[in-house]
Amino acid sequence: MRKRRDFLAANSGVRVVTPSFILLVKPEASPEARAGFTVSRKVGNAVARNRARRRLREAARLVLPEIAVPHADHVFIARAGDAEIPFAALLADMRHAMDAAGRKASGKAGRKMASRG
RNA sequence: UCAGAGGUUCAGGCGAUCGCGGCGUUCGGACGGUUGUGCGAAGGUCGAGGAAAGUCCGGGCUCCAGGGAUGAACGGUGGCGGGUAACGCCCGCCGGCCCGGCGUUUCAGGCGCCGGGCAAGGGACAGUGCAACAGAAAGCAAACCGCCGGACGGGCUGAAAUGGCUUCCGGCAAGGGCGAAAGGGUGCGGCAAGAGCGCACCGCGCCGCUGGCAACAGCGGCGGCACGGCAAACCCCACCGGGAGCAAGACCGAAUAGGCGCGUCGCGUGGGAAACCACAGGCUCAUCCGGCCGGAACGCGCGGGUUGGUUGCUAGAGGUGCGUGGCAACACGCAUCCCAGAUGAAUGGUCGCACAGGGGCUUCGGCCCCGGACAGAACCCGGCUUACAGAGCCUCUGACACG
RNA sequence: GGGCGCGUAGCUCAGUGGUAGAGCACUGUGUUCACACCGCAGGGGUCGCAAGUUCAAUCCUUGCCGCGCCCA
Repeated sequence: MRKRRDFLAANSGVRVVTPSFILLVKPEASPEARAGFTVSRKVGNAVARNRARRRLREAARLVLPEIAVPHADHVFIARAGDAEIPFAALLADMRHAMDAAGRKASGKAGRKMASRG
């Protein structure tokens, strides 16, 4: 994801909080599943922010192709400490978050259908 | 060998593998008449720093303004000379201060020589101003305790004295005291006591000569000591500065809306060549008054311009080596090398080996865990400042050991 | 990229070269059966940090640290 507009739009999607990051998923946002990363100054100095973003991106590269929500935008918001925590923990958090986001997204769609009916 | 000071270099190393960004090469298929364009793949190659940081200075580059010069205002700089594109940076020197050693001296201090270190170092006779508390007195000289002399006098004490105390008058600024600072310092002479009152040396000021590009230094003469401190108080003097910044600037430009022009179509009445005016007509719920409108549609073209894209965009006051000149900063010459160009922003994940470091256990063989300093390019360059684990090298000083 | 401002007691702020203050808050005490109000007394400060100028620095100068704001 490369447009500020898309990142702001993801705020209206489902939200999953883990110790290492916050995941926003906006379903039906684009033809293909996409990912973006937000790292604020609360994470640390420039080196810590770069490192946090790169590690999140690497983890997403390994995990998302298998279990991403189709046609959805995935925004990962880094939290303090992401530059130091073990990479395995990052992977575990991401798998867990993708699983929860998938269930929440389908549940939201289901409620929409129910209220419509 | 150890300790200290100063300077300088490096910035964890080697390898495997999966990924990322730039640039060539080859291949693939799509569009196209072609040059070619963008997409994908393979393989090649390059891919953060000494501070990339803070943004404290100086430039290049770009745009804007401006006829030149000078001045005003504002801001900055401040010994002298050199280096540099330039600087508030760097180098050298001068004067100052501090530390160490040696010499002189009875000691201290001072002075001389040698070595090392430190600093934002113009002007206090251009003017205005500031100095709490203490102190008699804080900038102009003055006199609290004091020192010295005098008193026909007065008082007290004493047997008395030319004695002592007190009081009064006068001289002095050595000693004490206050203070951050009290109007040259040391010594000798001198004097009632004292004092640059006189003398010697030192300091200070003025003049002259000599040396030096200069800051300044040395020597000689005169003065007889006043002209104290603060300008990182206002200020004065000299010198410097046009403004903005790559989000500068240039180019392309979808959809929608709006602007301008042209054409086609359309266009109640009267006046007028036209502009326009008046009246119909319409809108403002209706009426009166007032106000506004008094053509819409279609097509073509032009210019502006938002999201966005392209460019500026990385070969440069460039790095390395050698030589020459210079005390040095640095300059010149030759050879050689190409060393990031991202734009929601490329350097990451995993693993192995050896090397520093920290912690724990220990049967002293070793084992386990943690873990690589500060920190991430955003137009480029020269400095300054700040952060920083550890390692190497050079110079100097001191101690110990050996020869 | 460029510019401006602020850090003083627990909080909000004065002070601008000479031993640092106000209001609220806090503590003790008086008043009240008790509390509030009120009266009296009191404690509390690396003046963000460091270096410098000065006899003397919260104040002047420089460099850092933190926070806030404005413009492109």
